Amino acid sequence: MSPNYSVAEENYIKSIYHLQQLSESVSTNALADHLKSRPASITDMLKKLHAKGLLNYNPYKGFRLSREGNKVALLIIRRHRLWEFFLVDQLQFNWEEVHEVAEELEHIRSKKLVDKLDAFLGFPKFDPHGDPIPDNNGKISAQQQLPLSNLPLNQQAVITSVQNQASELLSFLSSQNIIIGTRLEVKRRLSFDNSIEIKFKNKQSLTLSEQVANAIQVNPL
Amino acid sequence: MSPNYSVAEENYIKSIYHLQQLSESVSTNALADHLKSRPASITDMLKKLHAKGLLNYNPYKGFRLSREGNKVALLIIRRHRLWEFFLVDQLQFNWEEVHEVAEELEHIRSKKLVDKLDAFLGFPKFDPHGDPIPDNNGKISAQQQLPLSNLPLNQQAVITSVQNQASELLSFLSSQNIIIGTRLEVKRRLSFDNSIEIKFKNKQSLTLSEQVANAIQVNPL
DNA sequence: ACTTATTTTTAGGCTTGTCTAAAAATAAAT
DNA sequence: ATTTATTTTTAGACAAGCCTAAAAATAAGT
Repeated sequence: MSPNYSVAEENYIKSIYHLQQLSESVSTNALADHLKSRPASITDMLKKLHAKGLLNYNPYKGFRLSREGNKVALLIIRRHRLWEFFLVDQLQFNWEEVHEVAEELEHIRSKKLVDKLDAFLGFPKFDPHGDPIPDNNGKISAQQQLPLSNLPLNQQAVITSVQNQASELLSFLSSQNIIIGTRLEVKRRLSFDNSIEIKFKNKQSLTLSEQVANAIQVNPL
Repeated sequence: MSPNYSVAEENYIKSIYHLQQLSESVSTNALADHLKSRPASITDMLKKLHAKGLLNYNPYKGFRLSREGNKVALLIIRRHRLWEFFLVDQLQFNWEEVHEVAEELEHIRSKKLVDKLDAFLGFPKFDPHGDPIPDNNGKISAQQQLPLSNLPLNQQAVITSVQNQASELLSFLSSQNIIIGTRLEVKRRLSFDNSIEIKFKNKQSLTLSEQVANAIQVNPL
């Protein structure tokens, strides 16, 4: 049984995970910045996480998560992203608003809760920001996501997210039934302004500007 | 703006609320028992809650929540019961399992989250245990709930909960479509065994034993 | 009423997670 | 290569929330 970690520990683990995506090794100062705390506090916690085997840590030389640390991080991220999906998809939150609340919900560790939530939501693969949701083993699906503007012609795809958070765009898109889960394909690409013509499963079609097509992330089927 | 309280403070407030339903004034020992902690710890926290105006407290004489303390308690209980409803109604948890998880979810204070959850669930008035859910002002609806066994003949009512948690009973009931929200009325009461004959809106009818009718809580319409 | 038992509070200590200030290690600069 | 600047760690302190042990207040028993 993997032990339970405190909320503070989980936040450190998650931050380290994100920072180590950007560089080989994470520094004390970078983590202090990210967590809005002081370097001395970071060192304290690093020692604890290292003692618990979650961290590869050489004093003064930087650190990364161990294999176990990574596993823990991915389960936290799984919870975070599933809750974000829930908030947007079921509770009608806007994309900008969900992060803060998901930061709290992610610390509820009940595996049963998370797996049932996952099933309830239909096993979503991407959160509303388009970031992939790890499965219950912490694996991230290899499946790629790309902007609608790059989708090959006549390739069926499903909308996984919209990057741009401007509520004007959001309400426009939802008025056209362009929401997470919508299936469509690109029928034409107009070279003079890079606008695209899309077609829904129900045969309806619509033209979108390059900017809008860039903001919409899709998942080829 | 009412301040935010720590998880520990919220748990104290909630426990005091429940204990003061049972007796005029709450004692240090009773609360220590309820929270599975020691009397000395209780006294410490009582001083804090009293300083924050949440408690009417006379040292050595017992305590109760102040008006403000009561308001806070009811909002915590609202969150707890809404999440319980969500877990059972949406995520298919069994009634026995939900309490523990709801104990964690109840501490997420976002008002927006709670009110949206409430709307999403259809503004339920009772949680799966049959306890009333306070509204967003902390008011508990006066509406009465009673066991199906006591429902007057030909009185329309809606099922709000099932008290008995035996899973055999639960699966029997759900196989007969007797779930939270089901509408029915009692057509006949058989005096020799106190069994009752119920009728659904769709005219189907069914006979239930006294024990089963006792376990089903309903809300007259 | 006065002793005994119970309850509650105080006193002091421990852990977690934070902080500031100072010391030590590493990196940069002349 | 040696001084200077930066980064990281150590040392010591503090708040929240818990604990045990002892003291004080209240309640019960004769």
